[in-house]
Amino acid sequence: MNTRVTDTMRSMRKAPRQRRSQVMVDVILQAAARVLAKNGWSKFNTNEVARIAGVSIGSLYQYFPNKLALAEAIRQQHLDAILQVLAAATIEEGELIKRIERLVDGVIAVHLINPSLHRVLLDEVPLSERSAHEDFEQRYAQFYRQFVEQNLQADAFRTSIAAKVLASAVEGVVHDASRRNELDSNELKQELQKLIHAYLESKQGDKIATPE
Amino acid sequence: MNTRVTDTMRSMRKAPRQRRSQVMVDVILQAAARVLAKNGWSKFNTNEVARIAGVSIGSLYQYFPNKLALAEAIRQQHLDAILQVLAAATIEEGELIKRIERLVDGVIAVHLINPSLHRVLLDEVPLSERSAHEDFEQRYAQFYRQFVEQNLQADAFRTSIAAKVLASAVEGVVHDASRRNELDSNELKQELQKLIHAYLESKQGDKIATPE
Amino acid sequence: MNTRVTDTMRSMRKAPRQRRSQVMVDVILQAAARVLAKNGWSKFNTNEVARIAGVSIGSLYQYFPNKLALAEAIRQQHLDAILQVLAAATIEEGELIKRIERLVDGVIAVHLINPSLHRVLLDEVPLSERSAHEDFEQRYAQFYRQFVEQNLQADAFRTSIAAKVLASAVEGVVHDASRRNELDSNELKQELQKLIHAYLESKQGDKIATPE
Amino acid sequence: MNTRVTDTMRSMRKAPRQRRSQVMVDVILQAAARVLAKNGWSKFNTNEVARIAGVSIGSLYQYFPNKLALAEAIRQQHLDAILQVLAAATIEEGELIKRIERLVDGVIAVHLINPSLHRVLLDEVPLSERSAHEDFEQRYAQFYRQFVEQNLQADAFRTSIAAKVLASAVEGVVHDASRRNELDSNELKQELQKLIHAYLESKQGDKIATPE
DNA sequence: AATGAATGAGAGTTCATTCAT
DNA sequence: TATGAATGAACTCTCATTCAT
Repeated sequence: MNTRVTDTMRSMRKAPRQRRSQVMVDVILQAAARVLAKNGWSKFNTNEVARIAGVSIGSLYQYFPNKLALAEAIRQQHLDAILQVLAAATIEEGELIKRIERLVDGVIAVHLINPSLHRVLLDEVPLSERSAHEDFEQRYAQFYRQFVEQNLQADAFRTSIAAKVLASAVEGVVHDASRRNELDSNELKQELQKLIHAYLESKQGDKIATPE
Repeated sequence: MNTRVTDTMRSMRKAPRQRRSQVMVDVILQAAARVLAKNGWSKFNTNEVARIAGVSIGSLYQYFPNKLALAEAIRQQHLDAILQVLAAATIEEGELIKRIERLVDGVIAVHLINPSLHRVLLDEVPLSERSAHEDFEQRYAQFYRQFVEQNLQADAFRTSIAAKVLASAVEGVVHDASRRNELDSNELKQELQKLIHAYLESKQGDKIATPE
Repeated sequence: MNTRVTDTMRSMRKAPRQRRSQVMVDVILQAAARVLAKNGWSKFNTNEVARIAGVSIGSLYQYFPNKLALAEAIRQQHLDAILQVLAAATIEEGELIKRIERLVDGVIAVHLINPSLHRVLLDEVPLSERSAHEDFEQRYAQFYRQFVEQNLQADAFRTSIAAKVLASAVEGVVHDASRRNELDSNELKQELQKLIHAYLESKQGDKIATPE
Repeated sequence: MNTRVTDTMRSMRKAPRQRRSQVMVDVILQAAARVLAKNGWSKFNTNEVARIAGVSIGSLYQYFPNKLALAEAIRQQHLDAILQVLAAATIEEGELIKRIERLVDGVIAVHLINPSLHRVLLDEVPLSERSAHEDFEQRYAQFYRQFVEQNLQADAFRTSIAAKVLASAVEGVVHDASRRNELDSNELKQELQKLIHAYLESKQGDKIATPE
């Protein structure tokens, strides 16, 4: 999509004008993603990327000013893919229980995109200044805030905290499951849904009397 | 404690016999922890460690056969510190609500030990073969399993899943809060307690009729 | 010759495509041979080689994966040069006395190629697996066997032993003379010829009655 | 013997006065010889020597000013051992054929003393200034000169050249056989004897008319 | 005298980046 | 524009030697 292309370009040296160039950039990014997922950030090396992409190292540097910019572009692509999946999961109708199912499915789907790359990008690759990451964080937080708002009437502050807690709890569960290769476990999915449900239900009670 | 000293030595080249040597090892490990927390694994370099420790590079290699062994020793120290905090938090009396408070306090305390080091050690430093890490993972899991068992009568399988979900949810919330430097937020703490409480209460209902 | 180029490449990282690269490889090998002859294997160091070659250390490693590969390439060059000299000396006509002269001249010529390098290569540089050295040894042995066969009718076993004895005796004399810088002594040359001649003549007698 | 002790001391820092010290020096030298034979000169390292000798590195440096001195002392010991074997082989009675047998046996015995150490000492270990090696060379040459003189009446010059040729030829054959682990081959021994015999016999003819 | 912890120069090797072609 | 040879700073690790104890 238009936005995404723009985002990817943020870290790039110059815009690839011609179709041929666009193809080259794609090839490089694919190779880079593979290498990054395989080696981790500390063994991520531009010469290998160029070799695997079947492109000269010079060409790589024609489009990416340095190693970090390359990783940033990959991150951008990955975050875009995530947002797209989330957008698909944002459907507002139905009962709470249905919506939760939807949420969990969406988040799990997100973590199935490219798990090893995901881990590396989130944990290892340093964030450069004015990274587009904050932008993503906001949208991601927005996704959860919106979900909480739909199911809970509370003041903005409490909502935002609840959204954060919910978001990070879900992330934690899914991350760990992904690490253990248990993302496809049905039992785990059910428990996660129960966790969310119980939390939101309990908060419904808060509205009457907020015990602190 | 005795065990801890032994654990740290697992990755070392030789045991520091004299007091002077023990001091040196400590100095090196402190410096290494600082560098690791500051630079991350990919820029963790032995010369800088030696320089900051005010020690020759040769001395460093006298005690640690290689870079990774150094990181392993730090990890060991850190994990030991965590287990100690957890042990202190494992008190079995009182109401559920009190126990939860205790749990949350404990986990938060753990993540206040050295947050940036924590992140690097857990996510970046590669695990060497037969790392003591598995050992730690087991104890940590045990901690949560024990907690769930105390508050919930269920079959072993469900218990173990619930323990995992709970553990990773709590970890997720605390980790994220740590990243955002919000570990001292009282509201967040309360919400986390509510999350746990709601989950366990909801599971109490499961015992009568397990709807799946 | 074509073969030689190929042989030199056996230990190399990649084939030098462009003329510029070929020149660089040559420069590196020349420098390396000088350093090796000067320092011996134990003080043969890649940084000095690069410096003397007037080339960056990186370039050196672009063509040779490690220090040993560099030495192997030099060895290969040297052995090739030896085989070429030997080939020129392998002329089958003439009387025994003439052939012996030819042989001695050839072997001496071989040892004049680069005596100090010769010593280092033969004695100090470790042989890597599947070294081309065995190949050379065989050809060299073949050279002597062929010489013995031409001048002596005996069974294959005796011939092979005689060839070995002859080869190592000649090598010994020439080596020592080389060490003492006496390779140009005419008297020595004559004595060596006498030694060979006497040995072969005596063996002619063996054919009638082999006294053991 | 007295001389030998003195020789070993040439490279040493100070004379070991007490018996205890003498033992220590011996232990160190034994360990050093083992390490040198095992590793070769380029991986000969003083710390390993001290460890294997069960002696502190400091003590080692108390008696040997540096690594090379250590090797020199070993060389000295080895050369002394060689001279002793040669002395035993120097028996002047009997026929030529008997004397040759004696010579060959002696030289082979010499090369059975410690073949790998022999190779390393002769080829790899650099000679320090004013090494005792020249001394040994002279005695060794003397051994052969004496042998030639006994069996051949010729002028001193010819004798010395013949001695050199003979010495290096025999050395060459034995060395090579040692390398191939064929020092115990009877056939080889016979051929070597034939070689020597033929050479000396042919030279007997020279006395009447030296054709050049 | 003996110890062995400590030193640090220096070796091999990698890889981000440049620039002549 | 594309190439890839060339660069060299930087990194890990070794080992001869010293010196406080």
